[in-house]
Amino acid sequence: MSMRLLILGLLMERERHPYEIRQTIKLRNWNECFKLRDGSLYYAVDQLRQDGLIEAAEVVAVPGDNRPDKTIYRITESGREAFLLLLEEQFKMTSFPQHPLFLAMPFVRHGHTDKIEALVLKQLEDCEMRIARMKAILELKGDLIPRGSSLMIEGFIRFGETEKTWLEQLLAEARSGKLFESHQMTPEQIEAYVVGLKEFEKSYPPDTEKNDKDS
Amino acid sequence: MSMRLLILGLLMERERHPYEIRQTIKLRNWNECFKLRDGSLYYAVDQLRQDGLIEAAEVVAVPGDNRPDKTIYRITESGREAFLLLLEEQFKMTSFPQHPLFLAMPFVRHGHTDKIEALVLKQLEDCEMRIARMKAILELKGDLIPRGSSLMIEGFIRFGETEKTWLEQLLAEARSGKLFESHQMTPEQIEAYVVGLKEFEKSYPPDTEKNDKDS
DNA sequence: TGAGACATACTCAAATTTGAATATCCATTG
DNA sequence: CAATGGATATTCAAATTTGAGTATGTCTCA
Repeated sequence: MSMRLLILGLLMERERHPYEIRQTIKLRNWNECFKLRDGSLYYAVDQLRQDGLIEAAEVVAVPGDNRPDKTIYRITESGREAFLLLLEEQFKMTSFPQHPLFLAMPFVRHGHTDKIEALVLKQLEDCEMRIARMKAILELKGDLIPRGSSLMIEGFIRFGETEKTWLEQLLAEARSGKLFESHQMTPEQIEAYVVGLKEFEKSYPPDTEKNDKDS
Repeated sequence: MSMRLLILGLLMERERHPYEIRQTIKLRNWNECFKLRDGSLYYAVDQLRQDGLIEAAEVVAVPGDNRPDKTIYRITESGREAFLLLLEEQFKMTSFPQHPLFLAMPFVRHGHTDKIEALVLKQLEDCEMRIARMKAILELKGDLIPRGSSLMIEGFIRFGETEKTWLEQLLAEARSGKLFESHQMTPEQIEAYVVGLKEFEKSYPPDTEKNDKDS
């Protein structure tokens, strides 16, 4: 999965040991743009080594230090090839918009109105924080990092701002109560709807199914 | 995880058997807004049953049909409580913008320019398709479905449009070559950057870590 | 000076997801 | 009429992720 690309990508720059990869990810604030756990990192490193895509370049043991030895890895020639493939795979992934609240929306009408309203407000505040933080990061290092990286941050900010306006609308409708109106379709409506759907599927065929390898 | 919320949410409406849940998800086009696999569905149903949040209401065997019996499930009282909790959990999830290309951006400079350009173009086309499709869906049933559901689709479209403009910029910079410019920081820049980061962390503290339970 | 927090550097079992496979029935089409 | 493809309805092993735990060193603040 994507952890592999990340590791290989960092090893394209230079040799590193796993914990250093972890640190680099944090230092560059990537952990705020895609989620990554330690466990997956070490697991993926192990897989990559088994697959011969990376190899131990050196094992460093600090004398008088009982902590585990650090194994420094370098990318191999087949690793470089795999990297290019993974990069393309990543570009091929279907990327429809995802937001955890999407999943909640169809059921929100079953929830407690006050609670939901408060939670949406919280989301909105968090969202504003994230935007401010990323704008500061962009300001700080936008010109120093590769263009791809700054484009990533710009994308993050743009999506964040879209999220913000959406959450504002959500909040407004939670407050007005519109969000919680319950709502029953008449059998005729259901009928019309099903017929309409059939027509619709013809003119807007769904995505070609087997799209997203990898996550 | 979120599959649980989805199942409980649908069983809040009425009893269903697993495959019917799957069908409903497709019929309502939810599968285009969040990714879900059959395997996870059956697994989650099993967990929910073990946890006593749902129970078998009826087992239907079609006579003269050797296909597996359908077990129809209903939500239990503790299931309803769990549903409300899960709904709130979902609202508490931190939801930073995610896009598969974010992960690729920092490494895009190592890729083949022509290949990347073609893939970005493909992404853009897919994105436009998705938007058109969702607009058609909204048109078709926007007024017939609960407000939460149509807000979800509206959100999907808005995010899609943001994605579109971002991809357009990406494409332009891939074509101009700006995206691939390589780029070395001077040691002084690195120094300044690290110092700047420290300052920055003080004024914009990162998210409170233990944020997203559940996925 | 000692207690607690934070950083280093992982490890591992358990939970979950994935992808493919299974098996049957029904409809179409050459 | 046989083959092909799709819908029904699930199962399962293997891959992966998660979350918590481990163990040591270092800094800091009272």
